[in-house]
Amino acid sequence: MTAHDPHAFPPFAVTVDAALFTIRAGRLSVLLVERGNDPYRGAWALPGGFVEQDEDLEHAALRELAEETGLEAFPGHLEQLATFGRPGRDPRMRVVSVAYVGMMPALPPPVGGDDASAARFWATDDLFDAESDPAERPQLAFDHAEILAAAIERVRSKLEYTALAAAFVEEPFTIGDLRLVYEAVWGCRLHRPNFRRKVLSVPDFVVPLGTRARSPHSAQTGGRPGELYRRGTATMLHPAILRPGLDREEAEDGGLR
Amino acid sequence: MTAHDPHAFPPFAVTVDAALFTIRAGRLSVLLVERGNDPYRGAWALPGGFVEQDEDLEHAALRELAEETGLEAFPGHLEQLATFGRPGRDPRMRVVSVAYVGMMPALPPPVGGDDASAARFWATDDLFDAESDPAERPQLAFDHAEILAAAIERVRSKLEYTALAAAFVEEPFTIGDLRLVYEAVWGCRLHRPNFRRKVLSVPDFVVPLGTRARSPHSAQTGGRPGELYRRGTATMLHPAILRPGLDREEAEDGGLR
DNA sequence: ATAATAGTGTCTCTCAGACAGTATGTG
DNA sequence: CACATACTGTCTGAGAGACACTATTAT
Repeated sequence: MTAHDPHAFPPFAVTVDAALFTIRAGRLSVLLVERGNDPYRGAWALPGGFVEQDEDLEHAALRELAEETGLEAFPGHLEQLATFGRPGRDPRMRVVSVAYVGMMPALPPPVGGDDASAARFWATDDLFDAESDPAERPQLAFDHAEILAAAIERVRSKLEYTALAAAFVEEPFTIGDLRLVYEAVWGCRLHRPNFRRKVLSVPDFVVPLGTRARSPHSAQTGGRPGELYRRGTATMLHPAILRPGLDREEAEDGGLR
Repeated sequence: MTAHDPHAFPPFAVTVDAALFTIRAGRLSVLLVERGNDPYRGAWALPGGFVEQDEDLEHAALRELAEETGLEAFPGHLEQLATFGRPGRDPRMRVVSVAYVGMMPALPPPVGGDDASAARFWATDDLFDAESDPAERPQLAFDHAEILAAAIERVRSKLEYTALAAAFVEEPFTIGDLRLVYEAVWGCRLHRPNFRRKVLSVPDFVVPLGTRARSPHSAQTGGRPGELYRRGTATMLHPAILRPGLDREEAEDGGLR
């Protein structure tokens, strides 16, 4: 911050990119849009775009999400992830992108993008796991594979110590619904009785409604219906709900280095 | 990311700001520079400046730190914190600032800035706590009070679950030195025997040298000299070293919302 | 001697993880 | 009926926090 001249600074473009997650068919899924223009025409990218002159960064991310999902009010949680600005990450010019992470419940209308480009949710394990068919696996534009990997790790670690898992389910929900969120995000099975005890031991994580579920509430194939809950006011989980396995050496920061 | 024209994007300036922490006289301290120009002439700011055209963001932060500290090789840890881009945060123009957090040991040469502006470490509690003399408390430029608050919370939470406390001490160090770091950052006293047990229970957090301290090693006023250690290879602490008190409701994210 | 710090041993409480067993729905 | 899910009770082991005690230095 030394000398100043309104045109003496290097020309940068500032964009936002948002990784919007939801749980679809029991799998952690992320919203991607297919690019219609070069570079990376035909590749898939995180929804995003330029920040406008008098617009807050978070507002820009919400605006881009609204344009792609067709939802005017974003019904979930949004937080800043990190900023990616390596020279050359966009071949056209110097672009610094502020990445956001969003989480929302799977809603019935499966996303109608208002521009011509295709937008759809992709299961994250179809994007990265080696078992999926490489021909079916989409190419990711720019450095969005790196951003997405950081976003996934952020979501995974956030479930451990915050109440954000509840942002993935619609109210009312059962403890089983919540457990399916954890299992989808972490990619592992959780011990049912212990999970229930842990969730209920956190003060005001969920509040019971006193009624029981029924109707095909969560694609249940039978069994005793669960009690219904709504989100409580707790934001931080204490005690935390820790990922099993995972001897902690592998756990990196939420993409922040 | 829709239409593209090299000059059709709004003019943004991209800067980096770095909150560089160290422990001086048992207090968490941060490097600030006094501004010589308007706006905020005479106020104190985090060291920072414009990112150059072909420069990585982290490189820009390291460059600014080198210019202010006079150290050519930064002897600590640096990580991205968050990006602050609210319109109006700089009265001159639209500036998006990528903030970094750094930690390093207190080194003998107390920082010689190479430009004329004054640079010094400030104890963080002198900046924020109400007990300090308001006349002595410096004004912080721009939104740097907000950035600094997020940075402090980041450092505090990082000590819990990473081995970064060791970035604050010079090798070799004693368990007592390490405990003083935690006490300075968290602003509380820690139970000595339990702290020792916890540190040694983490595999490869510290490795013993087999020798004992002496000489006025850590301003010790007497007492049995401690065994000496150097940093181990562990980066994540497991089990974590948790802040006492703190019923978790108050613990926010590391400034990321 | 006192004071101050380093280090050891042990007890208790909480909580994670595992298991057995019961309750209540579906086909 | 079998089967699947929801829920309860209990045991074990790891670890946090607190305390008592010993060891080694400075003054």
